[in-house]
Amino acid sequence: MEPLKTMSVVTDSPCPHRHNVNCGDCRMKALCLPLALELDQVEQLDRIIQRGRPYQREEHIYRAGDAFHAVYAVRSGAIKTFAMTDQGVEQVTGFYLPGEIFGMDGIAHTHHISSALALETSAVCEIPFTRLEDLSIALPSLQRHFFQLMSREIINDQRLVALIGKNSADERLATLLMSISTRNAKRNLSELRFRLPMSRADIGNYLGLTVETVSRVFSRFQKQRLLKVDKKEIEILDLGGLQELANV
Amino acid sequence: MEPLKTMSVVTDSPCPHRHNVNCGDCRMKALCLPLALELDQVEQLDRIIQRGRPYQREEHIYRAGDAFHAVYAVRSGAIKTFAMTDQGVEQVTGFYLPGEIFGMDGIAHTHHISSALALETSAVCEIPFTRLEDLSIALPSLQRHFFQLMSREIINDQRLVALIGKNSADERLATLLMSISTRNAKRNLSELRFRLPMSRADIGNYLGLTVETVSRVFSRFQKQRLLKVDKKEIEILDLGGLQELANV
DNA sequence: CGACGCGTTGAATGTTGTCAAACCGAGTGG
DNA sequence: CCACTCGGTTTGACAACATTCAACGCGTCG
Repeated sequence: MEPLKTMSVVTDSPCPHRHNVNCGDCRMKALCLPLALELDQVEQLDRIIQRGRPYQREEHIYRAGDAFHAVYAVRSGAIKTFAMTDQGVEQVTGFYLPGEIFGMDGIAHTHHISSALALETSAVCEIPFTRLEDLSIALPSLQRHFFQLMSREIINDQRLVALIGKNSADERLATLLMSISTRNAKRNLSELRFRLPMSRADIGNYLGLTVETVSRVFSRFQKQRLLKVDKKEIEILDLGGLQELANV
Repeated sequence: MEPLKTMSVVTDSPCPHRHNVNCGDCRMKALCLPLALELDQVEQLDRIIQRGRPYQREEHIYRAGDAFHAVYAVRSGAIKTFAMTDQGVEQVTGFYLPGEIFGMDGIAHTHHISSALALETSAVCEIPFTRLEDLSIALPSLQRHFFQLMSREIINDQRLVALIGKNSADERLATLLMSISTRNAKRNLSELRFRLPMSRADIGNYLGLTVETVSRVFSRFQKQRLLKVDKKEIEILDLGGLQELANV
């Protein structure tokens, strides 16, 4: 009876984007901010978090120039963040999957210097930053965890610099695919079959390549039987081969 | 008499690398961690900071694999941070000048994943991280300031990604030179004449270019009368021209 | 149906990397 | 004092990978 009840709770979950989920129930709690917290502390965190209706594809979470007042956690869907260089060229700075935090680059200023938009229908938790700061003083483990999250963001960016600065187009794309694959695995999704939420242009922009090159590399990977590609649907046929190309 | 005394205090400063300087007297206090703090708070910060003898050229401040226990502030000299990719290739992740904080990528883990070494004789303030965390709880403005510092590091890395991913060798080097120039200006040093503390190889590594390309671009800039280059001594002849090439 | 966005493919071009050689200054030792 | 080496830098010739420009295919939506 008990297991049945649990089952039903899991299976009749009506929609992955529903907004009446608190941190304690969220399927991403093991990856996200609550990770470092005790049960009662999660409740305190939960009280400051704001959850609105889901964002539709192409909808902005924030835009460069908006006043900064929160960081965000992805609950479902996928988010891309990007900045404009002074010459008006877009630079994609990241892709964020459920359980991941974005918007930390806004902390340094009073206004956002980059933008964030939903690549598909996405639910997002808004974490008002001044309240997070206050709570971090009450909960040292939250402070520590947030320092670590920001540090991890720095490490990720540095790895991206190395990837773009030192690796070929093949290696760059293989690394991105491996990244998405392993991040999917952590979310109990298939690491071998998934749908890319972003366009070829976004991928190229992120990796410092042109759309044409991205397209060619996908074709090459297919010829080499590393992948099966159908538009945005990806099937990894040779995980080892891809891993060998990627910078782990 | 009063001005004379002040003069003498400034001029007989025996050595820029001396280690018996507290934050309140440090010439970098307006750029560094104390920036956000009141006078008595600076004293509290000062008490947790450790200052050893200066590091010599090529000496490591920490190595990848060392236990992480502190972040660092440059007091004098210049520091380069770098990581090894799994293939054993060095990746330079940053150059740090007086008043700047480095080592924040270590916060995410118990051990450093990158290394830091002195490019020239350098004095460094060591800030034990657990004590900084404790103090951040007592001094909310310190917590805020440190969050902002980390955010700024993220922004810098993202800008580097954009630079390497989207710009030519000329633009990359021009941007680095402009960065050093403006950072020098903030330290009341000449923005038009300075000595690069790092080798051509370091520059190339950092910018995702080969040594040969870096060298060629320096030559090209000289032919175009943008720079006068004598080994590591740089004189900017056409600041506007350089700025135009750089991504501001 | 035609227009449009997105992705793919081809051919030509070019910037940067690779390989090789030479230079230069500093330091060393005969 | 000079010859020597050594690391860092510069320069040249060539090749390669990615970009650019162009065309085309495909699906969607008006």
